[in-house]
Amino acid sequence: MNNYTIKDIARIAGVGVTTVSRVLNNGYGVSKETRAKVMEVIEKCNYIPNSNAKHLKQVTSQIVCIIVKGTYNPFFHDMVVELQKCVEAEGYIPLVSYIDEDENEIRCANQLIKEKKAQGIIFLGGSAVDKEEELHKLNSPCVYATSSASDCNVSGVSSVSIDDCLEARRAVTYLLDSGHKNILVVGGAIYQKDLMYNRYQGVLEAFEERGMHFDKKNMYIESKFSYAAAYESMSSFLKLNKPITAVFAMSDVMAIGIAKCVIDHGLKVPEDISIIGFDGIEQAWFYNPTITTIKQPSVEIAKKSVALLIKTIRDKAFSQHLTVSGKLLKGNSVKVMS
Amino acid sequence: MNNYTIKDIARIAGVGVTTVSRVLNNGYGVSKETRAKVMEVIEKCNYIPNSNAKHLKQVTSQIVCIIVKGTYNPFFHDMVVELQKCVEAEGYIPLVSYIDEDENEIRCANQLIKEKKAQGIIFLGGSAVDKEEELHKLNSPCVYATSSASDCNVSGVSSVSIDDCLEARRAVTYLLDSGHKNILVVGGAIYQKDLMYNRYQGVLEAFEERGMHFDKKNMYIESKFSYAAAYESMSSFLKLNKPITAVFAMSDVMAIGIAKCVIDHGLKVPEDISIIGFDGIEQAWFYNPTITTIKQPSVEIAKKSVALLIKTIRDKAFSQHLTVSGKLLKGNSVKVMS
DNA sequence: TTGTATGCGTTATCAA
DNA sequence: TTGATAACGCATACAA
Repeated sequence: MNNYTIKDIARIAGVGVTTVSRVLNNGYGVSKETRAKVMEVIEKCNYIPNSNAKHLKQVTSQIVCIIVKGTYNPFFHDMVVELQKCVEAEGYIPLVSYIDEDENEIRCANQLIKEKKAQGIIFLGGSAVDKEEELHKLNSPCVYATSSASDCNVSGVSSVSIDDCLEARRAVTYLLDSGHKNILVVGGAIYQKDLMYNRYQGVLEAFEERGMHFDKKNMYIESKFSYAAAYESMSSFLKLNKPITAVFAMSDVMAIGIAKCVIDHGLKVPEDISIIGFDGIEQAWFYNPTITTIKQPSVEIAKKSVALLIKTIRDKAFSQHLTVSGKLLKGNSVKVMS
Repeated sequence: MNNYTIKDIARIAGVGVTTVSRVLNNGYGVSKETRAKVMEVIEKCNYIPNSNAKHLKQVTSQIVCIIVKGTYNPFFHDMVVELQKCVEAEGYIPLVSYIDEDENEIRCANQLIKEKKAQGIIFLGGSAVDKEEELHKLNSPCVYATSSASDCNVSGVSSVSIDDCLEARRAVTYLLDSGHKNILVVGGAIYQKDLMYNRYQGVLEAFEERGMHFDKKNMYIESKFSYAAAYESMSSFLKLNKPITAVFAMSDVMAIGIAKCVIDHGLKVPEDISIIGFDGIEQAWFYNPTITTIKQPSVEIAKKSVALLIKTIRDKAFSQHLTVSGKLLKGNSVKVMS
């Protein structure tokens, strides 16, 4: 394919390289005729500017990066779609980067800021816990979407999230209200101050509120966030023959894996075992039965995240932590006992 | 955060920039002591090379790009995971690029080859039909994974795919063998020589083989590839009250949307309406009931695609088009009548 | 084994 | 409104 450079275009169009650059970047100060002439050559040659050179030299851009941690999370997919829309609506260019679970998102952000001259970062997945120093060094506008950074007191760093503790409590309370007492909880590994930790606290609170005790040893199982892992965890649990009537899964993906496992064991959802999930992804809605879940308001989180980021881009010292409300989405996976 | 350049590192370590460059690129010709000293400074400064500058200057790389067309396709997700593994196993660095449905993948490939000095491209989604000229101009090793490019006679361009016609025929034949006669087919828009076109041909063949006629006008409905779109299409169809006992959906995502729709209408899968899907994604396997489907051998396709690409990188004129076999994965969504 | 100098393709500065 | 030229940070040819 062609390998035209800006110099070639300039030569062919009979103008200077600066003029071509101006045309490309919608810069002003180019006459209509010159612009038309240059555009024609660009089209004809099918010229594509080299973004390496562009970003190497460029000192600013209109780029906002969305860094997604965890290669496959259906909930994040919904979020990415919404975030892109919002970023574009603000006149910025969204740049989505998917990184592995074990990569350092702040390091990645730093690189994108230096190399692409990104004006701000939105983190999806990943946590601001114990990262004050790194974030301080980053010294750039960033927003944690769907996870709270309120404990992280760094200027320029904001967050928009649900109250994980409250929402998990909402889920478990709904099960308790529906007459369930033997409730299994399936979640991820619990680290201090972690998102999973908060959801777990919500479980405890829901029980305590009723003067009941949650038996973590027997009724909490840890699983990875995949259909297959949740299926396996549930399968092992069922072999123990412990009497349960309901499961709270800390993600919808887990909820679906668990539902399938229950069904494969000849039990019925929700007649024998009720299931409530978390996140509110499309797959849960289309599952059979529809999975009752706590919906995170993805559109609202996306809108507010971008709004905060824009504010921070304008005022580097800005910082705000918003909590939005989740919603119990009733499906058909929870049996209400009378 | 730091903004060290290679010059800073060289200065601090008391060596020349070339030496630092050598250390960074695992180049030989650096003494152990010098290397250790340089590495220490790099670590201490947390230095990250600027990839713009790197790629701008670099004339070659070990990068293989995977260009994924269509932002959300669970089947492609499985493929990407496998492809990445294979590329890494060959000692190359996989670089995944997600592009929109309406973007030009060859233009994107061209850019990545120029800017990242990518040695080869794997296309996922997108088609080689009527793109001989563009691919010829691209003049680089590329492989179409999951869609055939056998009609596209360009050296350096290979492909690995199933025989869409044959596999669709396999699906419909299975329905016919199971005693179904009134079969609804749900697929995408059909263009000449397209993947959907081939699957549609398979449908026709399956019917013809039995001396039957497929009534496209009444029994083919077009839908987008999403749960919601398939649900809606099916919902409209059900209102017509046409007698059907089975549905062949040209993707698993569609199959799930259709299944949910059927269930929501108070009908049972497979007792009232049987459903067979296509692709073999995890979600179909975990659905209730498990969706019977035609599984594309993603691991095999990934392995062979990468193998072909490596061959082409070594011999630019190489070109081969492989057809792999799909497999009927029996779930519980098809009723077998006796 | 090591260092110096050049240029990759672009944007930014400055002068015309 | 235009163009010549100097960076941007790095890899590479070549010299030492």
